[in-house]
Amino acid sequence: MVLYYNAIMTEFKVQKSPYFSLWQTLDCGQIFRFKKSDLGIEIISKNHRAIVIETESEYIVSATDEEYFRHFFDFDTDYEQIVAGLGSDVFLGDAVEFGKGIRILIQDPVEMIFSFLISQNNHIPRIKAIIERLSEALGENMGDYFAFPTLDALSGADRSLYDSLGLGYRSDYLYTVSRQLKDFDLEYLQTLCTDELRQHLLKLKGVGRKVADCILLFGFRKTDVFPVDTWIMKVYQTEFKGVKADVLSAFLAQKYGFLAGFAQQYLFYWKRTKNV
DNA sequence: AGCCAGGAAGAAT
DNA sequence: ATTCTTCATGGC
Repeated sequence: MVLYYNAIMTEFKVQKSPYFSLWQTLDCGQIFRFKKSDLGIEIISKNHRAIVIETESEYIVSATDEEYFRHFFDFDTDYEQIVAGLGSDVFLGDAVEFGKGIRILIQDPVEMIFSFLISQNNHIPRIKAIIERLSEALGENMGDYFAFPTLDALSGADRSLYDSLGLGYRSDYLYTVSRQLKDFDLEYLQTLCTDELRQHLLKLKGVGRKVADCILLFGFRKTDVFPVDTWIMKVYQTEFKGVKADVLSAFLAQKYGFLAGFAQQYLFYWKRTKNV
């Protein structure tokens, strides 16, 4: 018999502010492993889990790894300054004000690569379900939850495992990338600039401009990218009629510089929430 | 029944 | 180098 123990959780509190809304942060498309439960809001990242309880004035965070989640929530970045920097933009205006509680989380590169491979041409609820199945199949059993699989576990699984997850044609992408990544030096990749790193990511099967930019932004903290997906295309379809997604992405990244990733999140959240 | 989804690969031009 | 077609799955 195998005995599991529940990981020890330490607790810390975070004051609410106009520049940190947990729900906006979770619901703007950058993370898939979160859910409401009777315990609170459960968030799983890599092999860690946090349970957040919201009160009137603060968030109470119970985490398996306090340092990990303090970093994860990006408390060192001044979002008031980011909001101020983008709020004067005529086009973004309302979206920034609407979503100014959004933060861009610090997440794991490998988890982002596989998560956004799964995301392509897929529905968000299905993406979340598939990631859970992948974690249950290959991730470490942490007692109350399953860690996201390590690269070793991912590259050790055979094709039939991936075929059993309901990935459709993406099964080959995940299987192939799990092998390709064994030749990637993540430490080295961390040192590259955005354009150089994107060139490496584009070698991965199933990774095109949009998925690469999501990996760059959410996994490598490259905020000078502007992922253009179907929602962003809808936003700009009148202003840039006929312009292709990759061209629009390059233009918007150039326009907003290191605020591009934030601008994209405000717009995505605004469009997907209000759908105007 | 047909359309669509946080797109990208491979073929055709 | 650019456009067109196809891709597996499941919810609606």
